[in-house]
Amino acid sequence: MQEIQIFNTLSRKKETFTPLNEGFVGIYVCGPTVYGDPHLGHAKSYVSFDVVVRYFRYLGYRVRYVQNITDVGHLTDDADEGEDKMAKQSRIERLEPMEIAEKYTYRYFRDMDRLHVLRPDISPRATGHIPEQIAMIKKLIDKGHAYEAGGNVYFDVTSMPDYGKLSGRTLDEAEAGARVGVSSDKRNSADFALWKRADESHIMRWDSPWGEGFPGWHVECSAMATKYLGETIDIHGGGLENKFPHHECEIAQCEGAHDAPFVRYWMHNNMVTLNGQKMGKSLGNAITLEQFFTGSHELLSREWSPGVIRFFLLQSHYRSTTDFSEKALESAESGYLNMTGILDAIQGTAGAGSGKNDSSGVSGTPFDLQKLRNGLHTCMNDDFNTAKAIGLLFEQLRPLKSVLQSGKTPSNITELRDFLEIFCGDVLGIWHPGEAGEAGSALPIDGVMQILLDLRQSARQNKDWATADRIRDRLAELGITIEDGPGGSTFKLS
RNA sequence: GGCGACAUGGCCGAGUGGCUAGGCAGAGGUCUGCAAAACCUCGUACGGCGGUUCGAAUCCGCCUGUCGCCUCCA
Repeated sequence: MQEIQIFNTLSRKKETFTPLNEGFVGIYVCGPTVYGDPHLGHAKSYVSFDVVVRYFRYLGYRVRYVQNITDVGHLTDDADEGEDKMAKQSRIERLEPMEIAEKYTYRYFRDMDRLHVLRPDISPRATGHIPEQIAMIKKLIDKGHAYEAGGNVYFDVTSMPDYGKLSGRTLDEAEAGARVGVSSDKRNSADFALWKRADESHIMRWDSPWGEGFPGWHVECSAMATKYLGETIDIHGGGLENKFPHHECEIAQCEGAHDAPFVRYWMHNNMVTLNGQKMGKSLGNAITLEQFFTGSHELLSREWSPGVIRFFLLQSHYRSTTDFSEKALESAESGYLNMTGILDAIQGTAGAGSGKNDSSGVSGTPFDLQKLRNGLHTCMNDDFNTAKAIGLLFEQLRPLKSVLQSGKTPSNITELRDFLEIFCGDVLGIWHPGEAGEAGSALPIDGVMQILLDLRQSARQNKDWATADRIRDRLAELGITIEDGPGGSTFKLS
């Protein structure tokens, strides 16, 4: 088994990963609040953890990947003020709150599917786990970590001596830095809500020992992570901006309730920025994935495919910020097409059958697959360095292009193809051979094109350039590009 | 103000003290009826000032700048 180094945000250093249970990895990642379309920032987070999960599976671990869907209306502003986000959106769209949740859950999965993000094993909904959350709150009250005040329940942060260990904050600082005055119900300004009393206007409400209300934001993750992964889990992931207060509060709740360490390895992905500013829903500068895929945003000059977006994100490390610009996307696209071009060429050569090209001369020189494989493992084992891995793929695979073009075939091309199918397909998720052809499979386009290419070839042999160029130009008008190469002509759909 | 990151060649972006990251763009070349595409070759960069060291982009200190969190947020 490979030794994986993970940067643990709790200890702020890389640590060797050892699972709680041999051969098994339990991972929890904070999922979206479903009141709007997912944007590029969501993609960075979920693509990053997608690769983490895929790599663990590749190494032979059994992984249980849990990612919540937050469908409870949390407040838009301060913990005690502002409007319920779900209710607000439902008013805007004139839909039931649960219609909003269903709609955006559906759209979230649709966009993640397009990005080839594998679905979590469990996607628990917060509203489906109200009893679990109430049970946890009760336990915290019983153990003296929480108190009820006027239908609200708050976590008493002074009951946890190490509160703040993840974010590096102390209670003194939290109190001194508190911007909002102490809420009348709270004993301490740093205390956070576990349960909120619902006033008359609040639509999403549940019965509880403390009256009708709704759960606090942080407790859903604690309750659901515990239910599906146990009191101590291997990995907890999420966006950096959730380190405080969300993850800090999760730790307090779980460790307060269970007296056991909550998370062994905390992983936080960095932000996507736009002109140096964080891309975020509340900042109003987020470009949704749908907008990328359709090109319908004022900052976008055209559409960008999911494959390009994924490749673009994986070209930087998950702990680095990814600065978005169309120029950066454009170079990612060129690189992506270049990479898939190499992979397709390998696939094409290997798929053509080992015997076919033998007469033209198999070089016989095998590709150094071991070197590539080991190199990629080294990259990935070092805190999932996908950027370095992609660099290595370019470096090692590029010389193969000229070899293949010269008609030679490394003796182990089939093994190489098989490995790349697994590594670039199953692990990185950036190559899906065969997928592109599905759309036009109803028509025998390849056969029709071959007829045209043959006709054009005869024209060229007769030096009838007018006819040859006419075929090429007319096809170009239809979005079909003809490219003449030494081994004949090929076509591409644009 | 507190806590925490980051500053790399035209752009994006890795980087474990000494050995070319990589990609994009650009330049030259090969091929080609033309075009396009392919392929080959080419860039010695690490915010500033000190320090440690035989040697620092990489370690330490200071400075400058940018960003994140401290309120919902991937």
